[in-house]
Amino acid sequence: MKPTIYDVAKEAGVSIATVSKVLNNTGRISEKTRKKVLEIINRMDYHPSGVAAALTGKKTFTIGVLVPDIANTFFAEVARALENKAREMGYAIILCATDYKSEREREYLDLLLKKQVDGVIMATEPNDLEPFRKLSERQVPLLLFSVDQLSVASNVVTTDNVRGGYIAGQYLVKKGHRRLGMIVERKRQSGRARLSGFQQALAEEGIDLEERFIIDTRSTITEARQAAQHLLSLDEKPTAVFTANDLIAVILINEARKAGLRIPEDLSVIGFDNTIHAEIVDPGLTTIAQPIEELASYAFHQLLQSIERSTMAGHRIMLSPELIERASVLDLSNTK
Amino acid sequence: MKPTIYDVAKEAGVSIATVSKVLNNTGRISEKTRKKVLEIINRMDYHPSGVAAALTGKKTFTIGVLVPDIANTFFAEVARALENKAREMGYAIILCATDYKSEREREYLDLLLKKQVDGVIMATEPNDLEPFRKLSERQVPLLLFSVDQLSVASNVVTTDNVRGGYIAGQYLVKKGHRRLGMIVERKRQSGRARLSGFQQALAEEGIDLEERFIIDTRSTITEARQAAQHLLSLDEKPTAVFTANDLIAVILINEARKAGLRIPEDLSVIGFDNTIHAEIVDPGLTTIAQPIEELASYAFHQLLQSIERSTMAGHRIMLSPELIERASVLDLSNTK
DNA sequence: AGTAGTTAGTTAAGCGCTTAATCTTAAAAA
DNA sequence: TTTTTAAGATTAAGCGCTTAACTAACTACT
Repeated sequence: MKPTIYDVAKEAGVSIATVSKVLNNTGRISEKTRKKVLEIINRMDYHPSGVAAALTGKKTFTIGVLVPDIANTFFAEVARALENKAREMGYAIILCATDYKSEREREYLDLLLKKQVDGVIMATEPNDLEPFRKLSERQVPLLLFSVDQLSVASNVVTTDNVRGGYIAGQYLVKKGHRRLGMIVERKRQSGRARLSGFQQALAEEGIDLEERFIIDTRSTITEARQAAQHLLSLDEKPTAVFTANDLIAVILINEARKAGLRIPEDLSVIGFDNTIHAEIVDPGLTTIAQPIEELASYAFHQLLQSIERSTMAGHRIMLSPELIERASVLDLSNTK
Repeated sequence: MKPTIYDVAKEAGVSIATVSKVLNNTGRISEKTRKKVLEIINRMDYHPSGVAAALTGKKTFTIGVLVPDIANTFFAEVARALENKAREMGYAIILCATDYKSEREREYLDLLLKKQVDGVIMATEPNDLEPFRKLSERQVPLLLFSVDQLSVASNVVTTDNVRGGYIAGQYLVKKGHRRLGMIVERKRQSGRARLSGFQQALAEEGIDLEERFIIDTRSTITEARQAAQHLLSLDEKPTAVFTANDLIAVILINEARKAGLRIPEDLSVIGFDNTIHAEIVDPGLTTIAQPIEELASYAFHQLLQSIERSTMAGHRIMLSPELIERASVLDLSNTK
């Protein structure tokens, strides 16, 4: 049978309180007894029960992470970064994939409530606000990661999508492009923000983003392919296209190549996210990188603060994305 | 404050035992009291504490999943399938990414021990066997997923890699290819198995896989690129190449195209895993699909059995992979 | 020597549940 | 009517820890 704190205490000839204290470095214990207890713990290979500790200590050192889909490269990387940060801080992560279904969201939130997680990080746009109300009623700190929804009272850590779009726009303009297009996920808040930043950058240079060059899509392979084909079928194509994310960019590149276009000579493409797709596609995809590691760091920090103070500050932290230059955008500026 | 079972009991005018019973559908309770209790639970929005239940009930309904890297598409899909299955069965998953480091493996296993998970699924080849000994000492059921290591006593659920290689070989031969190559991860057991199956299929047709066409690599972008370049630099190239996984296949396709080769006309490629890379690359990658969903199902089933019976059967289940035909392999058979 | 302060450790009360043992009542059997 | 039996509910112990309150033994100081 697994040894308990009683076994250790008996073996060491001290009370369980003493053992507990050396375990947690609380209270005062002489170097001598500490040594002895530690040695016995080691010898018995005793591992304190996190469950029991949670029941008394009121903290489970576990946080719930909700993502829409782990198989999506971007969220996989988010999960990885968060998981990494969590481990560093001594927390474990319960991973929940909502599959974009609010029913799952609800299910999972209930599960997390039951498991008594210390906090929740949501990397998915909430459909149904009701479950979140419960969270806040229960004082479970919530942090929105990479999504921004003001209606849910919580801390927010996200990429500055407007800025991301702006950077992309500015870059393309600097490279001499004047006839621009965008494939965008208008359904998502982040998509609209990217579009708006993009337009803003163009507007500053007096360039108009024509409505017919703004193609709305969703982030599935088939829909993206359709969107790409649609864009390529226009008789007067843009010279450069900004896409909602890397996946779409890669699909656009493939479709363009099939249509006989060379990248970037005949069509420049710039993506978003800097996922592995950007790295392996040929030519390498110039893209806007979300600072995932940093986002994860801030997210954790904010969440832990909320947990400790048991109050949600309601801060919103927006980190700036960064341009990663590869080879998918042609420089027209000297040709001009 | 969060309501406890006491609050519910008091409100309903019954004992906490009664509440516990309606919660768990154990013992006998009259329809009337059940109704009443349920109604109160609902009204108070009471959620039983999983922590307390775990302390008494001896089960946490949580299992640990170790993967080397979630950002790797294949493992992301594994994680997703497992997570999905877990949810269906009322379990939560603690996700652990070892990053291929045995130190992390150890760290996580300790964490999982402390968190008292009911079982562990490992989707990573263990380096250091010591931590696993601890698990089995502690009677924590372990299941190896998609890796096969006999030295660790546990159940195993994996893809039949030998068969996968065999299927790939058979297919290429059927398509008329005679000069074959393989880019393989020899360091990994699965890689060696795939190679051996591949060779077996060729041998049956009297075809020899030349040693110089067997390129050893590891699954990182740079190494894969080098391997691809190496293969392409051989003066007499194979007509078809089987790669250790889809990532490598995609990289090979890109490198080949850069070298002026058309796919599949000048070089046929067949991958392994059927990840998203296979789907989005152009031309679509013919590949060997691991039956991830099914693997996850079996894995869970086996693990739950072990948990219930608190004994590890030591079964090994090997599911056959399946060929997914896309467009990256040229049919030479009628040209011949 | 007497009192206060420190230090090291102990006692005991929970935390929120599950469950075996027990009790109560009313219906069925004798 | 008395005895069984079964159904429905309660009591209470205990899961493995944390922590506030307390005690005992020193040390330091007037």
